Formats: sequence, structure tokens, C-alpha cells
Amino acid sequence: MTRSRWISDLHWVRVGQQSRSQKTQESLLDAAAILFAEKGTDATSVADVAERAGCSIGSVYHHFRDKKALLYAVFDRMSDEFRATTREALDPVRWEGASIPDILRGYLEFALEVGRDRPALKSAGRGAAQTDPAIREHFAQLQMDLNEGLRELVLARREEISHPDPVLATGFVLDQLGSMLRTRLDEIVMPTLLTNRSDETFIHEAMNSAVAYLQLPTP
Amino acid sequence: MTRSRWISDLHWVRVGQQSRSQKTQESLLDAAAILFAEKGTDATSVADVAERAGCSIGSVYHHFRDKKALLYAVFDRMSDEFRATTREALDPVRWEGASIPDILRGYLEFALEVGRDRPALKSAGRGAAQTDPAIREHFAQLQMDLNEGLRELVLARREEISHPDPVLATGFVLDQLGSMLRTRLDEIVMPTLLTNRSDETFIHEAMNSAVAYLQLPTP
DNA sequence: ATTATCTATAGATCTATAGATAATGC
DNA sequence: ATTATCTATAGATCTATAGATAATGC
Repeated sequence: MTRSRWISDLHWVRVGQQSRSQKTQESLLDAAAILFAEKGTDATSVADVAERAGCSIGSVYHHFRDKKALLYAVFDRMSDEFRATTREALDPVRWEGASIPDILRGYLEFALEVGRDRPALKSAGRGAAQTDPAIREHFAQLQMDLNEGLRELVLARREEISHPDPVLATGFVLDQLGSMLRTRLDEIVMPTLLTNRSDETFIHEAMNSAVAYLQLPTP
Repeated sequence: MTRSRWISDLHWVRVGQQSRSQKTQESLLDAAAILFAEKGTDATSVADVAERAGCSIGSVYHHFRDKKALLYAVFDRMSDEFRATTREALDPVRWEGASIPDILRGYLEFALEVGRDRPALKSAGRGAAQTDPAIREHFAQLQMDLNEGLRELVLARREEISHPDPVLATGFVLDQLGSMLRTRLDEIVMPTLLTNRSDETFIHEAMNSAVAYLQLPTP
């Protein structure tokens, strides 16, 4: 009997019984990830994906219920990778003895690196999220997990913060840094100081801003 | 002889000779603006636009060369409105006697108001910008005009700034506020402090952050 | 007479399926 | 025998045009 894995409701992915099955499926996911990122999901046809993966349209539909299931699978795989990476980066043991500025700097460096790994896929994701609530939910959850982890790391050191409301201020600063990172990593928006300057300058001024706002002790 | 106005290269818009022409054209622009914002430009068919405007597909192509010209015309009209509004808001005469915090607060309030006028059209714009360099250019120019105006207003008061590099710091703060506004006005991203809190809290903390970073005198 | 509108449709995609063919592994 | 792949194509859109019909204004 043929089995299939359920990503959500109606979006299964075939679980292959033969060894070549997995190879084809991975080629399809790789091809789809690249094309979705380059051209967006709407402008990418199933035929495009098949061609790039070196197989036929029929194969795509053998492995994925429909185009949307392929889309979901691509984001699903990306999420898993992202989650694994962040989980490791947020491990409190790694941050023993670190100050809040250390943590924030680590976050900025980490996010810039990870964000550049998949430059345009996030844009494609946003495009898809715009019309698909399930994908929106998906991305929201990722972002929230990351933020939650950071929040805990920072608040464990709340005695460094002189801002009158450390909890509010921590949430605000993390969101502020998040939105600045999004601007810097998003190639769509206009040239601006946040995008034009070197990583060093960007990180330096972002740190200045966070330290001043949180009222952290100056070293 | 039939005349037409050139938006750019090949994207003309018919200049009507009869009075009903203008009405139809405006209905089409209105309909397109709404539908592009709601569903995105790809998911909106020319037939959808025609139906919503209460006319036929043929009429659309009488007024606009093709679908892309319609898209350009929508953004063009929006830009003109936006430019007029910002030009007025940035008039130095309006800001005589104002301090830097006054200006920044004015910017935040203004941007929140204007941004909410056309909630989702900007998202559609970003989607279109992703695949169309001309539209990207278009949006970049708008943003840069606004930033340039703000920059001049702030730097005219640079003696308030104790940050060692007032020019850099001004550019950074304006971009920082811009990216936070984008996050707050963009309905796509996840719920977060920047989007969940009231306008008052958002503005208050953003102001705190800017004042602390620029090292402005506390009142 | 000219301009604007409508109807109907050609032509180009693109998604998804049916059915034939090839490879795999119990 | 079962699973994976391919080929060919039906059916659904959607863009853009051709040609007929209606309204306008010199």
C-alpha cells in the first residue's frame, strides 16, 4: 500500500518505497526552492520546477498532491532547518557569562548570516504568506520562537537594564532589531543607510542604539 | 487623432476626447487599486477589474495598453497623491520653532496615518516591485524624497544632537524609524510588540529610543 | 466623423490527470 | 507485483484583439 506523510490537512507528500524516490523528491524541492525564490511562486509553473529538477510533470504530481503541497513542503523543509539552527544558537549554555550587549550582537551577526543564506526565498515566502494564512502562521511561529528564546536570554540578565520597564523595553528592542534586520536583508526596499553601510557600521550603530535605549552600563 | 500620455517607455494611458472617458478611466483605476491590494496583482485578472469597474474587458484595453500599463497607472496615481501629501507635511515653515523630537513625533504620526489609508496596496506594490525593477525604482524614489526632507529638517537642528557623528546618526535614526513603521503597518508579519501595542506606546518607546541614541537634551 | 464601449473569441498558458512504459525489490 | 516515471492531453484560466454597436460633439 502506498503511504504518504501529511504536512497539514490536504497537503500530503509521498513517502517513497524505492530509493530513487527520495532523490527525485529532493531534486524537486531544491528546484522549487530556487525558482520560487527567483521568480516568486505564481510566476513559477510546475513545468518549470520539473524541468529544473530534470524530471517530468507527472513525477511532480506523483510526489506532491498539487502545486500548493509542493510550496508547503518547501517552506516546511526550510523551517526545520531554521528551527534547528536557532535552537542551537539560543542554547543558554553557550551564553553563560555573556552580557546583554554580547547577546544582542550575537543575534545581529547570526541573523545576517542566516538571512543571507536564503536571500530571496523569504521574499517569496512573504508573497505566498500574503494570500495564504497557513504560510503566514508558519512564518509567524518561527519568528516567535526565535524572539522568545532571545527574550529569555536577555531577561535572565535584567539587572543590567536601567530602563524603567525592563520587560517592555526588552520586547521593544528585540522587535526593533528584528525590523531593522528585515530591512537590511530585504533586497526589495530602497537603498538607505540600513542597507548601504557595511555590516560593521550597521551592527555598531544598532548596538549603540540598543544600549542607550535599555540604559545598559557603558563598558 | 487619438492622443495618449506616456508613463514610461511603452506604457501609455489614453487621454480621452469625450467626457465619459475620464469617468471610466477613474473607475478602472479605483477598481484596480482595490483589487490589487486585496488579492495581489497576479491573482487579479483584467476581467475582475473590468467587472468591478462596471465595464467590459474591451474598455480596459481601450484605456490602457496592457495589464502592466494599468498597474503602472495605479502606482503612478498613488505616488502623485503621496508626494503631494509629504511635500506639504515637510514644509519647513510648518516646523519653525520645533525641536528634533517634535519632528520625529510628527513623522511617526503622519506615517501611521498615511500608511493606514492604503493598508494593503503597499504590500501589493512590494509584490509587484519584486519582479518589476521599474516599480521598485518608483517606490525607492518616494521613500528617498521623504527621507531627504526629514533629514534636512533634523540636520537644521544638529546642535541638539550630542551623538559624535550627527549626520550618520540622523540617517540611522530615520531608517530605523522607517523600518519600524514598515513592520507596524505591514499586516503580513507576525504579531509582536511593534504591532500589538497601541499607537501611543509605540510612539512613546520609539521616541525614547531615538532621543537616547541621538543623545538629545531631555526636556 | 470620431471616440468609446461592448461581445465574442483566438491563442497562450498552466494545472492536473489518464494511461502507457520502465525500474525496483520481495 | 508494486512503485516510479514519462507522454500526451483535457479543461480551465487569462490576456489581448477584431469587429460590431452605441454615444459624443464639431
